[in-house]
Amino acid sequence: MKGNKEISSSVISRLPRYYRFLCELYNNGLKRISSKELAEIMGLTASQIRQDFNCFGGFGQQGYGYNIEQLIEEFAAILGLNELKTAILIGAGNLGRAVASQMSFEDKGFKLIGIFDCDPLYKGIKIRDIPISGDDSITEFCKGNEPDMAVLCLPADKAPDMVDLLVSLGIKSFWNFSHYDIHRKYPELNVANVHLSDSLMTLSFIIKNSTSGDNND
Amino acid sequence: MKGNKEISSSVISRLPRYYRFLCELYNNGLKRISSKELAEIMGLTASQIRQDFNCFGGFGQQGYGYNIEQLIEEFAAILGLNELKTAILIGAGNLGRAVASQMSFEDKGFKLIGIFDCDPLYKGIKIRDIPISGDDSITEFCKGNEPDMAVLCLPADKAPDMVDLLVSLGIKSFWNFSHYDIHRKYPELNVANVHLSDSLMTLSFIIKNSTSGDNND
DNA sequence: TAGATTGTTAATCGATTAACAATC
DNA sequence: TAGATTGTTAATCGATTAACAATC
Repeated sequence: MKGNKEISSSVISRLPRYYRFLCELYNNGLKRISSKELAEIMGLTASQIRQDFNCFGGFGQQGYGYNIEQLIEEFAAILGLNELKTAILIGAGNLGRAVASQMSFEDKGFKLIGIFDCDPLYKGIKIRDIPISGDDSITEFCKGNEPDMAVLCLPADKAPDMVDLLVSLGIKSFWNFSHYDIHRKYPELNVANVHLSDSLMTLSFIIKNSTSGDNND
Repeated sequence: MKGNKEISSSVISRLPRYYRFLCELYNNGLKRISSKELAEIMGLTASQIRQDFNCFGGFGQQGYGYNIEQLIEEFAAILGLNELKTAILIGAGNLGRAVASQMSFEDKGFKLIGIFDCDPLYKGIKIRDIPISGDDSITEFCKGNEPDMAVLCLPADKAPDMVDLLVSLGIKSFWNFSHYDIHRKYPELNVANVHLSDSLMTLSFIIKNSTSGDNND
C-alpha cells in the first residue's frame, strides 16, 4: 500500500464495487479502460476514480488508461481476497443456512469450516458437506482449528455471550448479521455488520420521501 | 419535515440506527435522554445528534433532553414505518426463503403479499401462509394487486428482464439483493441495495489491514 | 433563580471535484 | 510528434464539530 497512509472509510466502501464492475468488464472481454469510461459506467467522476486508485499506487498509464486484468489483480490483493481465512457459522436458522449455502466464501478468501446451532433439530444436517454441530462443541472445535472469523446469524439476545466466548477463544473478526453492537464492547475487533432491517427501513424512508415530498415543491 | 429541505445521505444512513437504539432504550424502561448520553451510547458526538434530529424538527426541550417515546414516534413517522406498502418477493431460493420467513416486514410498514419463483420445485409451498407461485403468474398478480415494492432475490443474469417487467407493471420500489445495478437504467426508482458479497469483501479488507498494517508503523 | 441542555450559527475538517503538468 | 490520459496539486463543496445564546 502506497506509503501506508490511512485509507478513509469513504474509499474503503467503494472498493468492493470497483472490484465487482472491473470483473464484469473483464468477463465481457474488455482489456483496458480509462477513468472517464469507468466513471460513466459506475456513475462516479473520473477524478474520484483516479484519486481512489492512487491511494494504493499508480496502476495506470498516461495516454492509455488502465489495464483491466492488472487492476483486478491489484484490487484482489488490496482486498486480501487471496489470503486464506477460515470461518465458522454460528446459527443455522433460515438466514444462516442461506448464507452458508449461497455465499461464495472462497472467492473472498474465506473457507467455511464449521457450522453450529443450539437447536438439536439441525444436528447432523450437512450444508456443503459441513455438518451442523451443537453449540456445546464450539469451544473444542475452536481450540483445535483456530478459525479466523465467525459469521453471526443468531438472535441479538444470544449474541453478547456468544461473542464473549468466541473472543476468549481467539476469534478477532466477525461478519455480524445480528443486532448486537460488537464494536461497543470490543472496539479493537474486525467487524462488518449486515443490518437487513436497517436497509428495509431506509427503503421505507426513500419511498415515503419520493411520494410525499415530490408533490408540492 | 422541517422546511422540506433535502436530507443528506449521511443523515439518512444514520436514521435506522437511531430508531433501533431508541427502541432498545425504551424497552429498557428509559423515559428521557440527553444528546450527550445518547452520543456516549451510540459512539457519536452530541453535536451530530442534535444536528441530525434538527433536520426534522425540534424534538427536545432545553434543560431536559429528549423524551424517548416521543422520539420513537417521530422517527417512525420520518421513516414512514406506519404507512402501509405491499410487497412481493421474486426468487424463493435459500436467501429469498430466509428473508420471507425471518424479516419482520410489518414493523417497517411492509406487507408481503406474494412470492414467485421460476423453479416449479417450489410451487405451492407456503411461507408464512403465502404460497409460492410461478414466474408466469407475476403479470396477472401485479395487475390485480398493484404491489408497491419488490424484493429481488434472484441471480444477476435474470434481474434485468425481471426489473423491466416489474417496472412495466407499475412497481417503483425495489429491495435489491441481486448484483444488478437498477439505478443505472432507472435512476428515478426507489432502491435499497443489499450486497452481501461486498460486505464480506469489506471484512476481508479490514482483516488484511489489521494484520499486515499494524506490524510496522 | 440556577443549572442543564437544547437549537442554531460559526469554525473546522475531510472528501470530492477541477485543473493541469507529466508522460506514455 | 500530437493526442490522450494519468497522477497530483489546488479549489470547492459538504459534513462534522465546537461554541454559545436561548430557554426550559
